[in-house]
Amino acid sequence: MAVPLYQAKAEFFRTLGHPVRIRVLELLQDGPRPVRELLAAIEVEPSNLSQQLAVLRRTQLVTATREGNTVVYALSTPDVAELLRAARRILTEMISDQESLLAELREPDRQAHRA
Amino acid sequence: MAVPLYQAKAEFFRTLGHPVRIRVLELLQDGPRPVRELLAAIEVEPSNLSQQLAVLRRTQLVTATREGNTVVYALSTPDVAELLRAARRILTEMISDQESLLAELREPDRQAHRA
DNA sequence: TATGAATGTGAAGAATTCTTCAACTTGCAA
DNA sequence: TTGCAAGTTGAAGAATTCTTCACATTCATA
Repeated sequence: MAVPLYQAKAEFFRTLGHPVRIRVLELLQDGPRPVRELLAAIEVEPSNLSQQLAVLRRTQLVTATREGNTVVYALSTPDVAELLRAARRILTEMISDQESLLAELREPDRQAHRA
Repeated sequence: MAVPLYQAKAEFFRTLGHPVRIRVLELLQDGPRPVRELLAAIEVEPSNLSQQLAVLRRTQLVTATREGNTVVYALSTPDVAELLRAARRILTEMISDQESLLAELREPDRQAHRA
């Protein structure tokens, strides 16, 4: 409640800041998935995955529904998928920027193309 | 180089996952700022701010330029600002969703409005 | 109802990240 | 030069987060 917005934001990003959690969210972008499938795709111990899923549940990024013997996870809102797409786009750009910078440093003045 | 993309992403988000760093990035959204101003706005010890700025520099999110006696920081690409805007939008939505859910739980069945 | 498969949980040590302190640079100006 | 203001840095203890282990739940079915 009294949590300042910038702190809420920081917490939100920290939640995204774990490889397993990122992969889970990305898998869920294509629709709900049972734990079993996540487990098959992610290569991590079951209890570890459970811990990470618990984090995602606590922060409301995903929802879990029991269906008989299995538990199905889903993104709690499509906004999450949107943010991930934005992040991917930006990361890709940043990385390719770095790469072309590197390339330029390696072979300097080869058909220079600056702004 | 051999770092899997999902790990790069996780690192990226972790970098954003700190209140001081978030505030710095938000202040820089409106243009370059000398450390002095950041310090005035953020309320944190100089050495702590420096540490966080160092993190942002290492991950290439910002650039620093010395101008005589002061050091001026800037976002290294407008993409960062874009991501922050996306995040703000999403967070705001998620929070308001939670709030209306809460409201509904508090006064149930008062003019129900579901999909 | 006894079993087993699918998941989840609390706890503890390992690993990371934060904060703070003291000391160090850089540039300017007395 | 000397001194001071503006920032930065390395190091270390504090705090947080991860991973893993042992054990618990929940369902379905034999």
